[in-house]
Formats: sequence, structure tokens, C-alpha cells
Amino acid sequence: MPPRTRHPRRRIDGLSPERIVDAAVEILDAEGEDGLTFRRLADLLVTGPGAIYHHVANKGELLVAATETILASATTVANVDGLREEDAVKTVALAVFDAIDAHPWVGAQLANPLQPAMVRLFESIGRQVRALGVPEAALFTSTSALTNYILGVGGLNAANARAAENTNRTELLVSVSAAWANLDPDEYPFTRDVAKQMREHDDRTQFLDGIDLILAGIGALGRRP
Amino acid sequence: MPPRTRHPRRRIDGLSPERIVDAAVEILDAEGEDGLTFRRLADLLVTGPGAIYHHVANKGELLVAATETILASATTVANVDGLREEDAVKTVALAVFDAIDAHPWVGAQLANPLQPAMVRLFESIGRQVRALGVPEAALFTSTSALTNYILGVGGLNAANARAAENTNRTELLVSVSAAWANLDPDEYPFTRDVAKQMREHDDRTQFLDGIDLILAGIGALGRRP
DNA sequence: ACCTGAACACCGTTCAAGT
DNA sequence: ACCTGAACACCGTTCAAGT
Repeated sequence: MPPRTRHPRRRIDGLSPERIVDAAVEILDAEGEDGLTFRRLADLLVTGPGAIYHHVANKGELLVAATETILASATTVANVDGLREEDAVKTVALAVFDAIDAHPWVGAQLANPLQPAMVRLFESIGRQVRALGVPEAALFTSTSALTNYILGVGGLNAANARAAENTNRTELLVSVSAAWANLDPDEYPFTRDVAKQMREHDDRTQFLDGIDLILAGIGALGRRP
Repeated sequence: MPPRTRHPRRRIDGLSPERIVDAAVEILDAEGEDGLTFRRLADLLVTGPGAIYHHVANKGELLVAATETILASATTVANVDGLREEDAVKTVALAVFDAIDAHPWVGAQLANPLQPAMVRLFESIGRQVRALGVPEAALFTSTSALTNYILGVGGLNAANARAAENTNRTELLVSVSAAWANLDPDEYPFTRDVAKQMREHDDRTQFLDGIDLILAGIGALGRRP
């Protein structure tokens, strides 16, 4: 009998952009950014590396398409009505955070200005910010502040996942916290003091607290126009 | 007579980590992240690629060291006394922003958790945040929010520089603004409306306004503990 | 039209051989 | 001890040759 593989029914018919992107996401999730190569992808799709170029222009486009499949739902979720604007912002932000948490390589893609997901995120947040009654002149700044914060957290998460490829996340937090606690007390008094909070904090709560902080700032601006 | 080169006096004596890192910064500034290879670096230093490994462990360490030379002064500048805490935060943030503006490849390095410059930035900002009288429980969140925002802006600047390798910055802003203005009015009403602000905004002012927003949020938290 | 896989022009890194 | 540069084990991408 034929050996059972993890992908018994691949290639019953031809390649397609969708099939290629799905395989890319599978590799990215399992092996990280460095694991995605056209040779590895061709192996998984039971073909040669050249075949992929008939459906995808290059690696950059493949990464954009892969990011799209992960963030498509997250960046449009705020259209749910009946929420306070602040809660709608938090809902989108958290959806993006959770998507990056489950697929850390997405975090590194957010900085790509060709990434449609970033425009959708900007749009989703911007609408809520406008609905909050923020003055016209402060709309761009307010939306940018929220978007840049989300991008920054995403970038860090992606980098942390890269650094902790073989350990798990809490182990990494413990080791970073330990490193901070051992810093020179004269040069790094603040970071040392805060090392414990770093170890004990919940990433998700912490992320939301940051969003709240920026929303509070936006509220303060709105009140003195 | 011998031909004049751009580096007539290189290699009068041996290699050193400093010389290697300086050459790396020179290449990074002139040709961007992709331009830095060990072969290119060896050419500039009039040696072979293997020689570099006697002074630098690998490419990652080289990038960390290169980032250090650019951010060393920026991340410690806040020790200037006599400033309001808010102004001290803005001074450090702006120093980092200007460093990234002058050396866009630095922006992509900020997410690296092994980057000592990030710890120094966190420390510098954290001290000022503590001096602002922020409650102990909110110190980590407040400092993280500011740091993540700076990291996010840095990541975007790095990506924009990569995307605009052959055009200049204002040209890029114009083309992004045009792309935004042409988005589907039903799907992207907010982004379309804001496209003009995107084109006309001053990056530096915009960045500082975002810092002000987060500082306002921190102030609001402090007032209701 | 779609696929194949060898080939091209690169990488980062190693290491025997030189001085 | 330091340097050299060929060699190794890869990349992304192209393209003649096949179906």
C-alpha cells in the first residue's frame, strides 16, 4: 500500500495562486520566515521551483498574499455595529494582535507599505476615531498613533518569535526579565525595577492597556480643540 | 601615477571591529540593507570575506554593532537636566527619529530584542515617565506605549526607504497620497479624506504630535489613579 | 498553457593554506 | 595571530525543453 503522507491529496489537479499561498502559510507557521523558500514550497506542492512563478510574481508578492489570508477578517471586524467607538477600536486592534500572536511572521509584514491589510487597518481605526468626534485636524495624527503602536507591537512580537524559535514564549519572557534584573543598577535603575512587571505581565492585556492610553490621549485632545 | 580612489588610505594597518563596523555603516547608508554583504564589505576593506570573521561573529552582530554607533548618543541624550519631563521624552524620541531618518536601515533593527539601543531607549523614557509621577502600576504600560510607538514609526520609515530606494521621500509621499485618494470611496472613505493630510504633513511634526498624544494619555491615567 | 528542473548569479559562513 | 580566497551549502529567479 502507498505510504501515508501529511498531504495525501495534493496535486490531484494543477497549481493555483490559492494553493500556493496556503502552502506558504503552512510553511511560515511551522518554520517561520526563514523556512519559506521556493524549493521548500515546491517540495510541499510536489513540483519544481519554477512552476510557482507561473502563479506568483515573486517572493514579496507571496508574502503579501499570505498576510492577506491571515489579516483579511481581522482588519474588517470593526464594522460590527452597536459598539462604543473605543470598544470597536479595541476589537480591531485585538483581532490584529491575536492574528500576529498565532502567526508571528505577519508582524514583520505590517511595515510593508504595499500591504493592503495596513490600509484596511488604518481605515477601520480611522472611521472609529472620526466617530469619536476628534477634530478634523487631529484625525490623521490620532489614527497614525494607534496604527503605529499596533505596528510596533507586531514588529516586536515577530522579532521575539524569531529569537525564541526553539523555546516557548513564557521561557523567553523569563530570560529577558532575568537579563533586565541583572542590568547595572546605576545605568538601568528603571528597567531593573520594572523587570518583574515584564515577567508577570500578560501580553494581551498589556497591549490593550496601551490602546487605552492612546485613546485617553485622543480624548484629551478632543476636549480642548 | 596611481588612480585616486574614494578610500586611498584604507588598510595602512590591520582590520579591527571598529574599522569593519564603520565600513558597514558606510555601505548601509549608501546602498541600504540589501547592499551590505560580506563580499561587498571585504572589497571596501581590501580583503577577503573570511577575514571579517576574525573580528565579528556574524552578520547579526555586525548589524547590532552598526546600530549602536548610530543610536549611542541618541538614546542617552535625555540625561540633559533642567527640562520638563515631557520635553525630555520628546528630546530622546526626536533624537531617535532623526537618527532613523538619516540612516533608515536602523529602523528595521529596533525590533531586535538583542539590540542594546532599545534597552537604553526604554530606560531613558522610563525614567522620565516615572518622574512625571505616573503610578507604579502604570509605569510599564506607559513606557511600553511610547517605546512601541517609536518602534512602529521606525519600522515604517525603514520600509518606506526600502520601497523608495530610487525616488526621494516627498515623491513617495505624493504617490502614496495619490493612491489613497484613488481608493474606492465606499470601502475607504476615511483614508481618501485624509489623503491630503498625508501628502502635506511633515513627518517630524507628525511624529512629535503622536508622542504628545500618548503623553496626554499618560497624564490622564495619572489624574485618576 | 502549464510545468519541469537545470542553470545563473548571487548569499553567509567555513576552513585549509599561507604569512 | 591574522589574513586569504576557494569551497560549501544554500538562496531567488530565469528559461530552454518538455507535455
